[in-house]
Amino acid sequence: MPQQAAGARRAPLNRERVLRAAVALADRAGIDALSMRNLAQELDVVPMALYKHVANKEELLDGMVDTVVGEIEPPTAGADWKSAIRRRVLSARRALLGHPWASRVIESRTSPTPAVLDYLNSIIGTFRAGGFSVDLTHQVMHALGSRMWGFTQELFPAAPSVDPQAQAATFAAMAARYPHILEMAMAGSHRDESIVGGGCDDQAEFEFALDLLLDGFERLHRQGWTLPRA
Amino acid sequence: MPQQAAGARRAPLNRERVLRAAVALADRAGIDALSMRNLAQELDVVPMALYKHVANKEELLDGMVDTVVGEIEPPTAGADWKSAIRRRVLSARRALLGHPWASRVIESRTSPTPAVLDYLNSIIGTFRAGGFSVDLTHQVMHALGSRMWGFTQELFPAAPSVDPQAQAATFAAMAARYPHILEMAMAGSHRDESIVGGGCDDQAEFEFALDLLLDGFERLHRQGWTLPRA
DNA sequence: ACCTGAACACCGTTCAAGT
DNA sequence: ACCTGAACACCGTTCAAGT
Repeated sequence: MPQQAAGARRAPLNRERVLRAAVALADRAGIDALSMRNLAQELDVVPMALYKHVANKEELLDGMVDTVVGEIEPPTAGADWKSAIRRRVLSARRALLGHPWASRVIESRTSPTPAVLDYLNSIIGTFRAGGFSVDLTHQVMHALGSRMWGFTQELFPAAPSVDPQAQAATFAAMAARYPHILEMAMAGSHRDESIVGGGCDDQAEFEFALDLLLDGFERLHRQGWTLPRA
Repeated sequence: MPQQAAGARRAPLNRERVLRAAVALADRAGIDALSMRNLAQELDVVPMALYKHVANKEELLDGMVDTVVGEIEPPTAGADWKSAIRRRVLSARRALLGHPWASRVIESRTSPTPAVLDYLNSIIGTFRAGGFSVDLTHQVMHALGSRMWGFTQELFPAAPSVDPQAQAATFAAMAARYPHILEMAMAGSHRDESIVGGGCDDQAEFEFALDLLLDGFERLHRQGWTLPRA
């Protein structure tokens, strides 16, 4: 019912209001619930009204990404490259943690948006300012990969939500067939949230991998790494 | 037109034929073109016929993942952990390279399939057999992340396909606003395929990051790494 | 046992029209 | 300038029926 009550004027739509509503809807109901039609309903408007402010759904998603990426803290001046990158990446992580859909959507975009390019440009600039060669910067940017956005792929997909009764049977079956997975899952978490993957200390794990990479970068940089057979 | 020509009996459908056709269709036309309806048409059958062999689209995608993951070489016996993992990951990479949709679909699955669990289990087992503690194995599995499947996230989304004329203008605008990106893109490839991202030597870059990680793992393992404040 | 046809409840998006 | 209504060409999936 996009019809408003007679006389109740609603605020006029604009791009920002559309994007904010889209982010809020995706945050609350998940990215799958974000259809142009649902979003329109949320804004008390007919679906086609959105197309005046956003060319199509792709552009809507791009705008949502820019909204989230815009929340990443600007670079800190006067820090060495390593702590500058570390801070920045952890800030990206905080920005994205509030929007569970964001990592997936960032990866699915087919052309980079301005905010994304700004972020990439400034990360690259930080390595260059730290004395990294262009070639090494290129390599480490790829090595960083999506971790640059502060997230790691889920190792195990979300744990299957089975009822507690079936869980025991699943558990036994898994133990027989996937003993290593079980062992790791058992040791990893003493919060017994799920058989696989649940209960990990994500933040610590993220930082483990991030620091492993940063330390590796530092080592190569100090050793004067160059492109093999350049 | 699912109707077959009179008298021309077609091979009866079965799960494997459905999965093979789905993989072929996604390979050829892209994952977006893989709808139950298109797939049915490909198999010269009415859409609902598929549902006898596959519970729903999710299960179809799971089956496709298993098909690709099943192409990964089995573990090599008698190698040290490092070269065993390296071989395996590069084999995964070869398996996935033939199916451009596979990395995205693997990441999007919400519950792990048997072939995926087998692969995870055997990778974990390789670290354990190499003497890694359960905790360190856990950390390094997360650090490996999606690189375990032989792929890295695209750093830059696919280059926007603009006509050559507009390319020059884009180029100049990018140089002004994103100088670091430009510098890196120029140096990275002397094949001038696109402004950002194109022309990278993906295989070399993948191995750079993989070896950086493996070397880091080895160092921590040798140093007797343990969970901080366990 | 396997396949079909029609229908349901959705999508994104175009076009021509309203105010 | 901004919003609407109806329509188009798609989705995945259910149900009841055919052979």
